[in-house]
Amino acid sequence: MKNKEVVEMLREIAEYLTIKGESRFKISAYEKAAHVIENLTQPIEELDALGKLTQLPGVGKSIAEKIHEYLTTGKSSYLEELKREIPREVFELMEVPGIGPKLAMRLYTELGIRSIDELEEAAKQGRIRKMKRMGVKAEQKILKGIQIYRMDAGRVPLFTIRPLVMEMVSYLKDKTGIERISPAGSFRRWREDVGDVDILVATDSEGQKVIELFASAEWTKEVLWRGDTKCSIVTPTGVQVDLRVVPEDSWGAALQYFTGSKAHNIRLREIAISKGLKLNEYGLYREDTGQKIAGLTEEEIYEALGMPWIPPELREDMGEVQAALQGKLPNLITEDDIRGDIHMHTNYSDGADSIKAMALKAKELGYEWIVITDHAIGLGVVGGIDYDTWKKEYEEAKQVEKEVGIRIFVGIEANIMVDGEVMISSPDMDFVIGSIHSGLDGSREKIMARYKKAIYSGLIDSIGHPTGRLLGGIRPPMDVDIDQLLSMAKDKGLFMEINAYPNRLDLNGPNVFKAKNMGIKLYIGTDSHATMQMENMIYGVHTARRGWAEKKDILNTLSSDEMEELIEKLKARRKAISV
DNA sequence: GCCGTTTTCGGCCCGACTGTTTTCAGTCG
Repeated sequence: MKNKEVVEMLREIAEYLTIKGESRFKISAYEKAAHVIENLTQPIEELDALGKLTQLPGVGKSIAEKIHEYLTTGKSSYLEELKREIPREVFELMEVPGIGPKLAMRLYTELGIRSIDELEEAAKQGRIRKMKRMGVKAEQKILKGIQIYRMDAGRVPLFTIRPLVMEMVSYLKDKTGIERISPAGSFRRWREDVGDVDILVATDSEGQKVIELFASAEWTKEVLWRGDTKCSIVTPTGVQVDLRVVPEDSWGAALQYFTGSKAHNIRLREIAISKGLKLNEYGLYREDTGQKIAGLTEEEIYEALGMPWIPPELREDMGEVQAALQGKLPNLITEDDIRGDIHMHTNYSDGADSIKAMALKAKELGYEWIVITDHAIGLGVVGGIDYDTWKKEYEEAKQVEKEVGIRIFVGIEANIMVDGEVMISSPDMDFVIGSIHSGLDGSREKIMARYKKAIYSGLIDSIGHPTGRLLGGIRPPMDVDIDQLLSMAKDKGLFMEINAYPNRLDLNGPNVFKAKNMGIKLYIGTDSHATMQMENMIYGVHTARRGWAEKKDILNTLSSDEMEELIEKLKARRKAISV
């Protein structure tokens, strides 16, 4: 499946066209086509072979030809030509806030600037102010931009910034009494990583006060920009946070607008136009009279556009607008639906806490049951357990079950070894997660061969953290053919894990979406190694929501009796295999 | 470059800010 490569090619073309100063409509045509193919579940090669590329929305004759050429020759002559025409260094200059395609190209050709260091030097020497339509202020703006660029932490995993942002919101609410304060942007959509964070405040009279509080708080390492309605700061970890003050009667429109995504917003505005309306961040207006018909809440905006409110996690232009218009939005799983946690470790292997501590925490969280899955042998460093130790753990769990009054199932997290062997599994065990913990950098063929052998052995019930990735640039995902993996899981009736450990989130939203659409059942596992980590369930729930998962798709919503029934079936299935 | 149940041409999502300008292009979100 070469969808990803094609998407990258189209995006690259769009980037080069931007620098070339091509019509923005032509550029967005490439971006739109890329977006459509990105969300395609079918291999693009199949469509091409059938000559059906132009049936995709946003793909016409010209783009179809370029895709066809790429699929048959492995490259695009159009892109190659663009690359010859425009130097790669220009992209680096565009990384500086305030420098767009036009200026970057001019700096490259008129001053011969090849890097951000050279740009800084030129600005300091006063060479930039000598260019046409540039002045001293523009030069200083560039120097400021370079400073911001160097401070920028880039996209960071959501969990690294979420606690601080929530603290900001509650602090500002407490100090001002304003109710309508909320994060927006990709943060509110629960994207796994975020760039800048936007916080919105609705107030007609206290804007100055809020901005003062925000700018002078402890979390502010530096104020980048401060005005009447906007203030940008950088946190000690280098994340930019923008506070925006909006009029009270525009709260809903502003929240909708700044939550995005951009593609989702464009979709909504197209619908507004088709109804003779106009949507912007201040409200929804009649095109003819200019009369405002909605804006106070997000709900009334969506309603006026003829659809129910769409949860932020879905706003990625993955078909949610059409689903909403047809009344077919999924009824997304919520935290309240969660009745148990699967995948957790105790001090039997590498966890910090006892079975009892974990059980008590589960009870505090309002759960009916938990599935403990300590590491099995075959995992050197963490001291996995063998069958006899597992048996002991099982006995202890039965004791704790009575003491604490919560159903405790005891499974195992079995290693899928480099040769695909499963270490270890038994029909006695309540739930067997198969996970890869070693040889993560193997080739796609090797990884898939391991998965295949493990899945078809009949010894495992699920796949744990299927790609093995760690967010924040710590570890890339294994080279997994996710479609093939899901097909095998579907074939053998395995469950797929949504690992809720906040730097895993694995499966991620898009892959949950794929699994759900294939009819595969999933579960959320916190992979907790201490009681506190059981609170990470929230990350798993929102990852599931980003994949359109409903209550019925997720095992954690089963009652303890239903879970027990399922587990008996799984044990019987494993027993039948091992005889 | 794509698209069409008023259209095969002329539209295409919207608005703010900035700096260098006599009317707007470039950048950003």
